[in-house]
Amino acid sequence: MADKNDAPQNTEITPQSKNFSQWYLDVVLRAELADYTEVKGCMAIRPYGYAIWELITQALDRRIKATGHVNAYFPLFIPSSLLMKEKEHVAGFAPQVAWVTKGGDEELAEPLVVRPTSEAIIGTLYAKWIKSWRDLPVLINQWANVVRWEKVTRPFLRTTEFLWQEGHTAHETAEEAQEETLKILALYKDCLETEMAIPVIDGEKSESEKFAGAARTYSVEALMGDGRALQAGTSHNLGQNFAKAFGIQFQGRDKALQHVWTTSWGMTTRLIGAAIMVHGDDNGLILPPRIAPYQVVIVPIPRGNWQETVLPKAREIKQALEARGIRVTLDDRDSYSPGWKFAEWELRGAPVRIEIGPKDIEKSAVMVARRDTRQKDSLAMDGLADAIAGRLDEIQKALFDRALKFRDEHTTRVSSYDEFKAAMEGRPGFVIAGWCGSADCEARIKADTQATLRNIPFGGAKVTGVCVKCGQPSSGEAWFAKAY
RNA sequence: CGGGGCGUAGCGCAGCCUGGUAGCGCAUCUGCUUUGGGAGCAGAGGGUCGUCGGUUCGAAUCCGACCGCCCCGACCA
Repeated sequence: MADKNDAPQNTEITPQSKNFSQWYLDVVLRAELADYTEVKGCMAIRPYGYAIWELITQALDRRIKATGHVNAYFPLFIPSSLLMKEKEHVAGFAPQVAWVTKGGDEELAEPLVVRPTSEAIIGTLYAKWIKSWRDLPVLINQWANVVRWEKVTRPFLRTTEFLWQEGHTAHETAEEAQEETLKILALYKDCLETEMAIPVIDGEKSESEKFAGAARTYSVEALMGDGRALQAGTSHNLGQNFAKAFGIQFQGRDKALQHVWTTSWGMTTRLIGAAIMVHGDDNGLILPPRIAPYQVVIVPIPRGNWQETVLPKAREIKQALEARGIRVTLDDRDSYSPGWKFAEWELRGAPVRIEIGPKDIEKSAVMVARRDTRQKDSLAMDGLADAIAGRLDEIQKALFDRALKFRDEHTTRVSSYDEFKAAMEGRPGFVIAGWCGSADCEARIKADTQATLRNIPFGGAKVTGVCVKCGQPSSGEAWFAKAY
């Protein structure tokens, strides 16, 4: 492989080091992932961005179904009285709901809210559907849009309307519900790491960060390229809170009438933002092959009568790669120069680019460039599909390894509050510290450093230490970071 | 919601101070020549200057209000 990288830098995109937020927006808009609309916080997801979402949803949906869940659909509107039934739930979501108060010209007798999440409406139906322990478990997932009225919005990361899946399950016992909650969290972790090449920390949320109405909330947390953390997925054990609020009862094996135990869990279009910020560089997007709409882009080099010589060969390669199950596009537009296409497809994050011109055809080879390293080398036409497939796997792995290395290099374990503050002021990232479990210490840390408690990882050290803030004994370690 | 910045062609900007024919680059369209890292020449199209109001003979320009977007902070997936 060529070891010099003299490809020029893209000049249309703000460098990450200059302004990471602007870099992110430049990439989203210029790579045509999304666009702003007339309504604040409501973005249009453009075909290229939506293709990424479709690949993510397919990977996730496959896993959700493989664990015995089925898909269904519930309404967009929820009577306001239903949302009110769970006290903590409504308190948590009230500031964020959009209201519908009129139908045509007529004032509605009871205002409707646009779902910010569907626990209320689904809980109401589960109360109708569940009578006996034989009806359990109920394992339903929904793919839907939801609306949360946000003050500050950013494409993909925080939008007023967003797309997600929300799983809602009901179980006979507390143990089963807990098992389900953790099973889904593991499923999320696998999906993020395997499909999106994003390493995540899985763990439990603190009391103050948990979902409104949940008994326990778990999350998977990822570290973005600017050193800030992003919650990539959450799984909630709702205990019997919603079952009691919505009257979801069943008659048990012991003949006694009792409340079910429920869970809910979700991942959103925010994942696209995560992929951008974990993998991208100053030349634009870098897509992990498994979620890349086009894993390979073929750029023919127009020379002489290239339409008769180069183009047929390029089409042949495209077919061979497709037959091998690779998503590939042939950029045969005559109105753009090869150099322009190179820059364009790097900006759009295509993992592999194949260049083919007269010189390659003479040698019965092609030039192959990979997006992550921007290195080019010549590969023989013979056995190309297998070689490309292998290279895509390499890239998928290299992206994960690079992200993991970055996270490790930006994670600091501290033993004193001064160290904590110093770590937060310096290079941002995760800070691991002992924590006593009090919301007060958590709040003070946030006030002092802007860092929030991301979660208490399962894999964390269980050693008995002391709280980094108050010095009281701590039973384990928590991960903190400035977060999106 | 607080602090700061910006709204002029699809995008990036100049013009505003000192009121008087709305400009530049990129992109787009046509034609020809090109094409191995964002091609060249020639021609063309495209803007109620964010919105509303005020001052004025006359407002992109001066004044006021509002709206939107971005950045930095408090709440959230």
